[in-house]
Amino acid sequence: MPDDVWDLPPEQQRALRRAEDVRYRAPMLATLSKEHPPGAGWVFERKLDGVRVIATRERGEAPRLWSRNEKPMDASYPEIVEALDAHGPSRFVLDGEITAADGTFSSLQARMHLQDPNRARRTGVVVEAHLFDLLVLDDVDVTRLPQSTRHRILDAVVGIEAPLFRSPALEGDPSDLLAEACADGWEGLIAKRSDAPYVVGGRSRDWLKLKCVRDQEFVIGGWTDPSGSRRGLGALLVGYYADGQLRYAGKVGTGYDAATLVMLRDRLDPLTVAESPFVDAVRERGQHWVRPELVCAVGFGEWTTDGRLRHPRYQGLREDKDPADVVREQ
DNA sequence: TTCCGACAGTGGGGTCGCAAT
DNA sequence: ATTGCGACCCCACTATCGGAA
Repeated sequence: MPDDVWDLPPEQQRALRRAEDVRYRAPMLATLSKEHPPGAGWVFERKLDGVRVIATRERGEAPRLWSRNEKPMDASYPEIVEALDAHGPSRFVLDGEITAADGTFSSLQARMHLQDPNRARRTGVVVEAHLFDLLVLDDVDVTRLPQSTRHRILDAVVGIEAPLFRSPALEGDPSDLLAEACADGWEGLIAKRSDAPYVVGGRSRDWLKLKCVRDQEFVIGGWTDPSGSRRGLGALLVGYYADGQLRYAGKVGTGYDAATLVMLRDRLDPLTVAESPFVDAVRERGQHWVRPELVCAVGFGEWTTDGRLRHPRYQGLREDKDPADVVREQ
């Protein structure tokens, strides 16, 4: 380890605390933001599409990996444990994101639940750990240091080589960076205030999530029953036309206020039919079918490999749009 | 007084594991 | 053997309440 890691200005020296242990710590969370932050004093990183990881290591022990909700993940990612064992400091708490090497969440899903390390390796899904923060190093709790200093120390003390990576800081105008990110198919950006401390378990405005959004119109072909305290309907069953056939794109169950749920149900009831309008086999709990005459706008993150919408939310009816014109957009 | 942040509740896709059928 | 369901991972969003501003 470089000698000058702890060569800090006096006010930062005073921010250091003794780290009593290296137990799991709830990760700091980002706040979703519509507006872009000012460029000065902020750094930007790619928003990675994987699983959050808190990596810990007590002196003389093997590194451990923890999920966002304090579940052990060591068995699912033995390559990451080995890499941290070989290239990490003797005692640490690190924050990062585990992704599939191809960057897609669907690849990672093939092994993220596996409890047996050998089986996880045999999936053939190559995984990476992208480290982006440092909470504890040796006997020192560094969470109260400014982020820029934590990043500098992280770079100095962790040997970065595959499968370990550092998310590079991106420079430039936030709007331009985000436009570029979305054009490249990224999920979005995370903006971090350079002088912010690490707030354990906190959702802070010091970290902002800037997401790339997709939206398009879909044809409503049915709905599901509501549950619990909800009234009207649970979710809309939506689709689009391809070669003259209505293809199923999934369920849209959020984005409605209470009045909209009731309004939609009133609009849908007169359209009720017995048979599904979709060419695909659709079996959802509490399903009901309607003539495909209504069109709604849906925001979503991306298409899954199975042709379903990921993270869909309702954005309103589109009265002016002819259902026959609704196709899967590029 | 007004606004914001945290939380509970409802909903999504996908996968695994287990119990009921 | 198949099916249903809950528990995980990733989430979006609304409604509510209490404390900060």
